Amino acid sequence: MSSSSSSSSKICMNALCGTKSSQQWKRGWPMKAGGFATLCYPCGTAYDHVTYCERFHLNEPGWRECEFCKKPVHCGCVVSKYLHEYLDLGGISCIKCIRARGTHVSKPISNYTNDLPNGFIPFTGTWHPVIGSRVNNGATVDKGKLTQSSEFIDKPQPSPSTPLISHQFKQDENRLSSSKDSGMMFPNTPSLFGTPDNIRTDLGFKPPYESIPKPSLNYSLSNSNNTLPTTKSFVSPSSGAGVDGRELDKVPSFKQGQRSRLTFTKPSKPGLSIRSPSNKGSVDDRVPRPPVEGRGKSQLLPRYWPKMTEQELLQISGDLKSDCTITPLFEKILSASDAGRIGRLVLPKACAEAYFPAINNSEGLPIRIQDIKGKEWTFQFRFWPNNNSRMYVLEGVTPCIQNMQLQAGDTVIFSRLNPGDKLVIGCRKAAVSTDTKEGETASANSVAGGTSAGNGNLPTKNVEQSMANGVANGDQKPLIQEKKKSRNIGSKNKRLLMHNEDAMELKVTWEEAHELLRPSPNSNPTISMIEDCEFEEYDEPPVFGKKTIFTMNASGSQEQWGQCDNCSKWRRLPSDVLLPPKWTCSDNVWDPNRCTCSAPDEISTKDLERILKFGKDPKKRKLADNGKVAEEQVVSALDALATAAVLGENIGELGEPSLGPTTKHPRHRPGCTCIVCIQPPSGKGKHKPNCLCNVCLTVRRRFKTLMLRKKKQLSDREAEEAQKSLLALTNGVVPDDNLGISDQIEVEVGESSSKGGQQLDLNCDPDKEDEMIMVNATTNNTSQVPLEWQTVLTGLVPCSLPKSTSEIEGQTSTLSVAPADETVNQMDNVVEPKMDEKFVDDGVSVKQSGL
DNA sequence: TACCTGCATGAAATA
DNA sequence: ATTTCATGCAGGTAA
Repeated sequence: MSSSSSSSSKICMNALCGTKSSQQWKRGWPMKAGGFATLCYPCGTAYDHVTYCERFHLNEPGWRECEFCKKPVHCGCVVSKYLHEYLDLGGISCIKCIRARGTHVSKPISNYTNDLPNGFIPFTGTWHPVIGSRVNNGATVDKGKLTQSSEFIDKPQPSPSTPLISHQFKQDENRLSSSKDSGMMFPNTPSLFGTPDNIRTDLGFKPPYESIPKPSLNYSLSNSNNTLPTTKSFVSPSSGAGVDGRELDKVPSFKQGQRSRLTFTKPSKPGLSIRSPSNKGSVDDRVPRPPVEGRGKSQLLPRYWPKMTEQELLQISGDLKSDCTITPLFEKILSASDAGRIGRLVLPKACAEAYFPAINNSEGLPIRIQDIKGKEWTFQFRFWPNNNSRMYVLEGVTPCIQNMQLQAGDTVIFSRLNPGDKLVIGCRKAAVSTDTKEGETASANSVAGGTSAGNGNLPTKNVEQSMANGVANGDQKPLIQEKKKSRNIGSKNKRLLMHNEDAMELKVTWEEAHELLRPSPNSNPTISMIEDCEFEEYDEPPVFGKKTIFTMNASGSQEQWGQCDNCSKWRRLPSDVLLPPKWTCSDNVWDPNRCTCSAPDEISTKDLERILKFGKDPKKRKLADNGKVAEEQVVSALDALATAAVLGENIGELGEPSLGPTTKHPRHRPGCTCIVCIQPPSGKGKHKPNCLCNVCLTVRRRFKTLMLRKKKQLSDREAEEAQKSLLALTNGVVPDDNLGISDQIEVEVGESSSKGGQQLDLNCDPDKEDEMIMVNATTNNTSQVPLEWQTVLTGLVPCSLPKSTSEIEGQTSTLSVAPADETVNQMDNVVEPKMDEKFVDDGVSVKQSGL
């Protein structure tokens, strides 16, 4: 339980108290909305000591009788939630009886642990606040030490707020602060490196830090007298004092100010941890346990809390001397760096400052750490200055890591062994599982240069070692959860290595990716105009869909074709459906006759080839010869476009399956009502090819004029004129007839040259998508056009297929053909293209005048 | 050339 | 916004 200084803004959440002032605030029960109830010191202490209900709910309903000990147990409040169990056969049992009888509660342990607040430690053994003392479960040991009592919670306890406690508490606080100032090591915990034994006493009074119930658990390795399945003695985080009501007055409350605020002092639930032997070391056991209090101010993050199962502790106890206590301090999943040959293990700062000796110079100190086989290793504990902070490392860990056969992803566990205050390093192998997350671990392991031996696949030797070091089978679930939380393995995927072939797999071109992108089906685009280009903005990110092909049938309506992943047959689909990435004939709910792979093809091979020809991989198109072929394709596409516009021919009728407009701009789908799609057609799409509306007639007329002029110019232009044009273009001025006398084209390449009208670099690679040309007419209307388009329009040799504006800018632009500076409606009044026209194809706009 | 050392960087986590 | 920490990397040193 955490506490803080008195604050006027707080109010005790005990309804019967409600005080707004307290010398110290304590944390109470977990609340549904998160966080914990705030209690004043007396109420909080009562809560800590499990006397809350006796003190405040005595006259309230909800008291029942334990089926076993017949003692009254409160059942009707949030405080008592964890202090009783409902029995399978009815009735309730206090946790003491459950524990004493070894009765497994009806509710699965895992469920209970899930119910518990994060980090809440199920009590599994003897409450024992004294580190380093041997405690047998159920037995009372040294005077002044808290042990499990048979009268546990049988009797309501008086308030623990005695002067002695307060005094001692003060003492402790003062000592702590002074220790901190002096750089004293481990002021509130027995030092790992030689806590003077002379300050210990077996009498009732102990040095403050020893009298304080440690927030973590102690694992008494004595097990001879245990009557319960577990052999460990855990000291609950701060709740030890409260569990044994008899000793409450003698034990000061836990040093609140130094507690990690993430540790919990709520009395744990002894019954929860009582489990059958079969449950030992199960997944449910691996509950993060807040470690003992370190000296540092830093809060220990839960990911560093030791997550040792009793089984693991049993194993450790088997390897170590039986008459000792091991206290898990923290653990860390090894990163690739940690497990690498460099031999440096980065220590979490909070852990290093809490459990390792204070160091003032970066050279640090040599530290001896014993592995669980008793072998002693010497590491250099040091730090590096880092961002006005420190980065703590253990150097020279490679031999130890190798000895334990650890790899990235495995976990090292630092514990304290008493007596002797020795540091112990244990380990836990990473589990091998099959879910996605494990790929990360696997990757991490391969980054580390080895294979990870999971629990399930460990060779016998490894299994033995793992078990000896605290590995329990079946802990995949916690490990996975841990990995989700942890960031040292897998989370830094930016640095994950990738095999070359994997990288090649991911080498998807922009075009390929773009063709697969679909707008989120639930989002409507917002259209905005930027530089005469219309952009669709979606609130939701695009989704990937299966690549399909659009054609136009004889009636001029669009059709969509999708290929089955199983039989590779093409199936006709409604034009407005979006296929998932994986799609088979069985998913063809639109055509009952072709909803199985055995159904014949609907389309002939010849037609299929045509479809594939038009819908072929844009990468292949791009990789194709960008010389003549590209030129021919460009001209052909232009001609086809003009032809379609002028003649209103139905391409489908001519046997040439048309690529619907959506093949160029997949974000526009048939039926789309965005401002782009409702604009006049570009010859294919929105309006039928034989549409006779004014808009379509105007467009056809314009294209007819355009193409006729263009053909005429191309044929009339002499080769030397072309050369002249080329030269002029090189100088940045193009005396192009198409542009009129006063028109000039400023050719700019690249972003950096946008200001100065820099000359066109004719060596620029047209395939470089980041190179673009700004065609600037004197009208100050600026459009962007790729180099190859520019060359086409100026009569130069086209370099390659036209690129879409999206290709250039990564944006989508309009598909439509519309006069610049005119709305759709205004188009109807346009008779001749005397003004600037916006010639659009594939999202590329070129403003020209005098055509 | 390989390895070591110490610091810098920046993504991710946390406050 | 700040802190943590995994890892890159430059410079130094040893082989």
